[in-house]
Amino acid sequence: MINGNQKWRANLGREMRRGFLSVLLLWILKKRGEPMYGYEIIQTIAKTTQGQWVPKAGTIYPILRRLESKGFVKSEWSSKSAGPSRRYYRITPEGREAERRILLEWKRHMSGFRDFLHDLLEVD
Amino acid sequence: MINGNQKWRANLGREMRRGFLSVLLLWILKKRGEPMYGYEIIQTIAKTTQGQWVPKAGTIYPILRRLESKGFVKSEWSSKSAGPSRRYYRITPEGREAERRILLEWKRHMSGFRDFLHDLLEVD
DNA sequence: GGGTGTATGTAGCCACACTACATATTTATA
DNA sequence: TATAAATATGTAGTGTGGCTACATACACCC
Repeated sequence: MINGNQKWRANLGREMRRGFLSVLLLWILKKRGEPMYGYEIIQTIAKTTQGQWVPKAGTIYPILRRLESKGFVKSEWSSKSAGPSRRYYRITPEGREAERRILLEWKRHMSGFRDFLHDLLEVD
Repeated sequence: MINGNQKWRANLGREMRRGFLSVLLLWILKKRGEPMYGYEIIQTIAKTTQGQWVPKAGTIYPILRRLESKGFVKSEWSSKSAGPSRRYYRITPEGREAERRILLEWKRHMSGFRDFLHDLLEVD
């Protein structure tokens, strides 16, 4: 039972990141303003959360592919720099529009649960 | 393609609510302080969001069952009131603890993305 | 040659929000 | 007294996406 709870907790944490992560990637690309490659995004999240959250490669790359298949990002190979070649992703106008709409929808749905959202924001 | 985007957008909205909804139910039960039944929870969410979000029965009841199977809520039938009998759910100490830990984990993972979270909070 | 860091990728699993439908009871209305 | 509407709960099946586990390849250092 204790084991079960821990398993569920871990899963719930995962579930809470679902959807959020895709939108967060769009948001990160939008904010950065210039193309980023997958590994760079992983490092960015790791650094931003001070190592609290280090997404796995197997999590990030599929998301980027999905975003691209929807036309929300576009990628380009680049081997200018040293090391393995990188695939740079940049957000498209459709991606910006999608991100905006998704956040709006989420806000609409969550409007009224300000206390709950505050619990999610407040520093411990 | 346009159709595809709209479909995806709808799904992403759904995905963003994933996990959140389960935790939100725990939060609602915690805040209310007394047992609530499924239909009441649906109405509460509808009212709180001013009709912007009216969860379907098929969404809420399975969640409550899952929460109960994990020991986070406990239910009791009651036919005291008029109308069809109701199943009242109340949060357990394990449920409170789980909710607390999940929110903490989420905050840890999201720490550093304050700007993003602010975008999620700000009034339009 | 072996180890580490950089960089990308895929097959398969699992959980959960949602659709679509079914059922039963009570109350209001014609 | 039918019958429609509101109340109340439920379940089978679908789609999706985060994640695990693994594989590949290049550059550099020892």
